Amino acid sequence: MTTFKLSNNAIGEESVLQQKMKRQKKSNQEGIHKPKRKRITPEQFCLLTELFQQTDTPSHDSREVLAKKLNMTNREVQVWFQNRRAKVNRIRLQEQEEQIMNCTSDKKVKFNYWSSNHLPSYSSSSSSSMTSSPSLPHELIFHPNVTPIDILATAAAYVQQWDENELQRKRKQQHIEQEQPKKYKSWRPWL
Amino acid sequence: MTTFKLSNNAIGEESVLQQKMKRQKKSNQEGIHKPKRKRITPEQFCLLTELFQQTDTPSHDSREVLAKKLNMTNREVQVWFQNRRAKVNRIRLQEQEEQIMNCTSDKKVKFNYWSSNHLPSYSSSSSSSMTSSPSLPHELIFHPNVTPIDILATAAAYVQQWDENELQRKRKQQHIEQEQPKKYKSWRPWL
DNA sequence: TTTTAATCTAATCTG
DNA sequence: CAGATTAGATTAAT
Repeated sequence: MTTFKLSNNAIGEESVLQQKMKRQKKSNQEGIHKPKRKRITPEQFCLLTELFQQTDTPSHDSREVLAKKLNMTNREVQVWFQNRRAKVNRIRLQEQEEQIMNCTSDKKVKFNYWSSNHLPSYSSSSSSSMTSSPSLPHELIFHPNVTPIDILATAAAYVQQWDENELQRKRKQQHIEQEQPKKYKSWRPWL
Repeated sequence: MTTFKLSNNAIGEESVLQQKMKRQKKSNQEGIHKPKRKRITPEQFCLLTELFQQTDTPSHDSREVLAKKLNMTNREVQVWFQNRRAKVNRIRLQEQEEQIMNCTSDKKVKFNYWSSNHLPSYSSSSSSSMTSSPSLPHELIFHPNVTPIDILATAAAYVQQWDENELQRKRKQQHIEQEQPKKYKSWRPWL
């Protein structure tokens, strides 16, 4: 906060210290496990989201099954669903407000996470698109029924194709320059 | 921060006010565009990461090409690469520290974002796995050369399969119960 | 549901 | 550009 320099001085150092304590606890201290705030993995997110599509309030048993599958506690799954419902409601309310705001004129196209030009406009949930064509769609007509499966499949197809193109390009280059060092190559590229 | 209640009182309110101001500016005020802190989209992340695999310090021209493709400014791409390099170095140093810490005994298996049981153990970058088999691999042998393409493709395949299974299960159920309300169905499922 | 606070990261600053 | 820092946004947990 730029407005309160005092707090920056007083608290900034404190928080830095705390961070360092956290790091050290994480790495070396005895088994006082306090790994506060676990973050869910993409896999967990994937399945949780899928279930959320079907029901925003899964039964205790449903949660139990998923929890076991994802190596989470039932409670964690429950909390995740609570937070997700809250988020959905929050965003929905916000959008309603915005719609009221610019209902008269000002029909701006809303920004959309997937609105750029690398996703297809198909809307059915499963199959297709991975096995069909090696050519990439480049125009997206946004459709609210596009599911995470579509998103993931398309992203995978795109990146895969992109990767192959790059590979071919690089093969051609390798005839010219024989070696390149390439730092970080293959070192946790997904981070 | 729990340790400095004073700062919480003094600054917390301030920041809350600021947040509200931001919200309002976003929606209704005149074109004083201050949408600070754009977040990159998954697409952008995908391509940026791909390029990062090849080189962590792309040339100005490389950045320019990618920036145009991703609808970003050259500067934004540059900053992204700077921050990514910093992150990579940060994590690398941290891991080195941890290795030093528990080098003697204590050979704990390190937690790994993708270590759960839904990813295959193949390591080549492109092709395969999407087109080959409808059966899902359930054991992951972590390999540092597994690329984002692998991750994405596998995730897509998994979720897709999972979705189809659920669909079949639901079809069977529908013979029993004819209708279910299902709130949130198809409403921004990817959020 | 609302709030708290931990985490992540876009952006800025310094050398 | 690297490294440190700031501050905006998200979200696990209460």
